[in-house]
Amino acid sequence: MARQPQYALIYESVKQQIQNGLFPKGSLLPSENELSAQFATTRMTVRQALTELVREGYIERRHGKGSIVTSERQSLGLLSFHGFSEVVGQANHTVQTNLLEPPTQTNWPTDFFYALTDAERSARCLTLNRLRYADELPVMLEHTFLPALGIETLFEQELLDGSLFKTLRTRYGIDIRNLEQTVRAVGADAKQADTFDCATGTPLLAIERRYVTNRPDFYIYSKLYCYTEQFAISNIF
Amino acid sequence: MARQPQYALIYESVKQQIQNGLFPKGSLLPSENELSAQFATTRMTVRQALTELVREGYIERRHGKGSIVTSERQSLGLLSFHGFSEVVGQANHTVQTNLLEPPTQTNWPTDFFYALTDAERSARCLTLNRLRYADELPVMLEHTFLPALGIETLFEQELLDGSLFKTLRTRYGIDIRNLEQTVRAVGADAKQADTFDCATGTPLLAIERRYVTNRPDFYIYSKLYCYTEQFAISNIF
DNA sequence: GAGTGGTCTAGACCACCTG
DNA sequence: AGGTGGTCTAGACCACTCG
Repeated sequence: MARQPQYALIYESVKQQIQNGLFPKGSLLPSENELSAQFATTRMTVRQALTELVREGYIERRHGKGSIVTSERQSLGLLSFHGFSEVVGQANHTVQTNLLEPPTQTNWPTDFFYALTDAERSARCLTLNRLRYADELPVMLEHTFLPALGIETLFEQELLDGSLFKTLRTRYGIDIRNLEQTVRAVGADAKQADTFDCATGTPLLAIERRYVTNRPDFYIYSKLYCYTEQFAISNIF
Repeated sequence: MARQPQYALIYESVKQQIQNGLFPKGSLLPSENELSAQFATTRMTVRQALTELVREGYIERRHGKGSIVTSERQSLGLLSFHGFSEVVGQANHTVQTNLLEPPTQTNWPTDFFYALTDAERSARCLTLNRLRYADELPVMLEHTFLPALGIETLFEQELLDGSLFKTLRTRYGIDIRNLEQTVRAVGADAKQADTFDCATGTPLLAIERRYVTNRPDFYIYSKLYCYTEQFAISNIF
């Protein structure tokens, strides 16, 4: 289900090669013409993939020169992050995600952060509460909400590779197309302070997201709290 | 200087029409074929402009249907924002920017947040300290740093429309291509608390940015502090 | 001068949505 | 069935960089 377009394959392929160190930071990618030949396609298609890599901060393009690898960022969910120690260097961090509780089907919170459509409101709400770690330190609390519309069986099997988005794409053909988000700074409440092992009132990054998918009127909602004392969030996407 | 490519003109034109209410929220944009005809160009060029509008959160595209206007966002520098009251509605806010002090030429701060190249470090540093208001409330403190490389006369005249980026484009042909940023939550220090009229330690959004320009090795740096009690930041770009 | 990315053209076929 | 956006082709000319 959900055949991937060619530019997405090129994007994934080049991204992998960057992350695996085949194209280290500072090096040049093959030229657009070379990539077109390699993937047996045209420059426009290759450019679609490269444009996405620029947007995500992996490469920088130089007119007349080439595409320069600028970072081998790591991803934390759909966020990338880095430690403060490595403003220059590129340490490798371990990333881990734990489920705080089994995924459940509940009703929508009454004071939900986004205005829902009637269809969404009348459906049940699948929720996923996860805690993400960087270098064994808890850094991100993620509450995800999905309307139980056409994905009722989502939690009957394990998530593929622990990834919600990969599961949605593979099993239901749902692709993430875009996201809208709102960002604020808030003080940690007692429970969050306990989770991150910090004082109550410690500043946290609070992000509310709505993911737009290829399925009309099907959105995914997420509320994130990030503890940014040790790790900052990069290029929010 | 710095002729604008056609897709940028289309982007600006459509954006203006959205912001002026010609295409209200929820309405459909003219189809890609119509826009191609209007601007006497091809669909690919129109799509380049529309893709940017999607990325900035103005429109959403629906396969087989059209491009739907999703918001008429307002901009706060290069950020957009909205108040909490209007999760649904689209109030219009007044936006204003004040210079905190005359622009100056100084040395780079010793503990600068980004690793500078030798060329940058050896140049003087142009700084701009601004405070932005939404509905008369101070919401964003912005410290901008530019290497005095080829733009030594930048501050000898007033900024065009008070906009740094517009001035750079018009007078020096410098265009912003991309940006890298790091986001954290911090507690307000005494001076910031005074600026925003809040308690010391109030959570603030702290953003460090590096703008990539069309001029090789010429970057612009910015450090932002956002008071998000009343206004949140949307779709950070 | 050769190669690169930036922009643009004029088509094509497809999947999707609506009447 | 006709229109829409999604993807892709096979070129083109330009401005830029580098040797």
